[in-house]
Amino acid sequence: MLFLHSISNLYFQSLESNFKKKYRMRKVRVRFAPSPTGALHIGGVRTALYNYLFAKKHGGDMLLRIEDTDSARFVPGAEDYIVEALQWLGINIDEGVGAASEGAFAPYRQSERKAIYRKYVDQLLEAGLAYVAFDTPAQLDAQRAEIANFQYDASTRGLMTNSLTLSADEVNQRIAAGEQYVVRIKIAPNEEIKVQDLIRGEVVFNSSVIDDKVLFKSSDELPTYHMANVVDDYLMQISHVIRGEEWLPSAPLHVLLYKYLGWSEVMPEFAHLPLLLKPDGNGKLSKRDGDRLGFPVFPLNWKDPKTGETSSGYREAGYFPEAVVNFLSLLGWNSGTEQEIFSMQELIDQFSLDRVSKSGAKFDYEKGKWFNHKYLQLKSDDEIADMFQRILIEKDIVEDTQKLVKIVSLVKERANFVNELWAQSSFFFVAPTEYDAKTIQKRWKAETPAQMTELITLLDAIEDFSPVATEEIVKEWIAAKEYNMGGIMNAFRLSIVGEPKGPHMFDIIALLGKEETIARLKTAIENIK
RNA sequence: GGUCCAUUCGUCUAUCGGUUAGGACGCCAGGUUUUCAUCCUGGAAAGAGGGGUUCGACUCCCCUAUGGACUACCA
Repeated sequence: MLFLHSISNLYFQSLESNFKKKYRMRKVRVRFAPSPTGALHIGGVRTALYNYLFAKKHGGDMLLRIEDTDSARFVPGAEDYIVEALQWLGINIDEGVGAASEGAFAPYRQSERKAIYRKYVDQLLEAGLAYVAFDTPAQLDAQRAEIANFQYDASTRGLMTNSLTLSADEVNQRIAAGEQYVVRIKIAPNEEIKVQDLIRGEVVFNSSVIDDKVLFKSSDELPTYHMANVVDDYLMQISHVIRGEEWLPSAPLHVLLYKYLGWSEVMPEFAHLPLLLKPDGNGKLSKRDGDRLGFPVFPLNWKDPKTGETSSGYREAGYFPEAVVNFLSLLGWNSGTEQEIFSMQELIDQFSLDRVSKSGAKFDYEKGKWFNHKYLQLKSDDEIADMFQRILIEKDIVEDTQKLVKIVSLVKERANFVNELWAQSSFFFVAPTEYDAKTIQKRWKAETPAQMTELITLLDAIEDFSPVATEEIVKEWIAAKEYNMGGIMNAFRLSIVGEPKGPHMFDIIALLGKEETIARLKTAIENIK
């Protein structure tokens, strides 16, 4: 506790110059605000992770808010998917959708906050900082076609159909008649807008390059993202907005909105995260890249309710959530040490926005596999045996738990995933039905059957079938007969396993037992050649 | 096209003016092993280009190049 306290003090001190005294003690409150338009992309997962790490590092709150202001793009099931994915990854929500108790600022779905926004839209309208526009999509398209680089702004709004060009009466009439309209922000041209970014420093924009963005649409009585986002962040007392770099171009609009709404003093701090890029070439990582290169880009499997299309997820691909978190945490952030393996708590302790890199990170799937391998080795044999058990049940294989734990201990280091364990250990459960042709050619000589027959007699006489005992006896026999060690052992392995792979031979036969070992040797002698 | 952001090994990155430019993944070689894998050891591998500033630039500034994001009544 004391430790945490001193950390957060340190953090606040570093920003002291940017804060007024009262402002300095503001509690850290961050939000992850996805739109429920489908499965949560892995880049979004990383954004959620960084928000979470930052919040927990500073003893703050992590909120989940659903930005469903686009009724047309709503996809059923997406919200549940997001909640389930975060839960699986261990990204705990303190407040909002999916939290144990929703929280003081409910509701947390923007569609349910409809009534709230209108007030602020009106405030802007009354202050002359926004206006009503009636231009239809077709008219806008026509303008875009006619005027190169058309932008709805100070230079063009006088040409359009809006409350700036129409009389107040006519505007009221049109609205009363049920004509659809939007409310646009009225941006004053040629002003400098400075965005302070915690990762990139100060970024300056000229207001002339920002268009009069739609803030509100009468069609569904809902604000657009920009408006809803700013209003909600304000009302929910968000202290830091940590989001993807794709939002950087609209950050000045948000800064302006805080200003127009009179909230500059409590505007959150911004941090725009670098993008997750596709592994080959450039560009944002997309679902298509996953399909094309054969790796998941979603945390969980997802079936699109509209298209019926399914996408694979990390969970179902056999990843441990800890491995995914660890892997993702290092795509755009590093601790400054040479540590690679981090528990969630270690990430929380060490995370810092000023160690987030500025440039995009290409998604390296191979490294992801390595992380899972590491975590697999870190798990206890009992735990893995339990997971492996489920795979065996599907194959109708029943195995003694003690024996299974032993098998796991022998093969787990050779696997990246629990689901690879079967390929590494199937011979423990099922006798080989065929034998690797290359190995036969190389290791199964004319004299081999006779030697294997001798081996059967030898093993049959052994009382103690432990690895130590069998190894000693078999090696003595090989030495006494002056057989070639490699020749015997490889033929032995071929007979028992069917392939030139697997752990120590004597460990294998100890688990198989004398009877099964001898049976397999007999089968091999009969069938090979 | 416009605006903004970015640029160190193939990839993720360290370096916050002075280092033999470090680590990890992957790759290659060697070792361990009765096999395969693991593991261990070693190796190849980087400051986009050009100007400045400075005693000294990967590091600071400018230009160029390249890449990316954004540019909807989507988020």
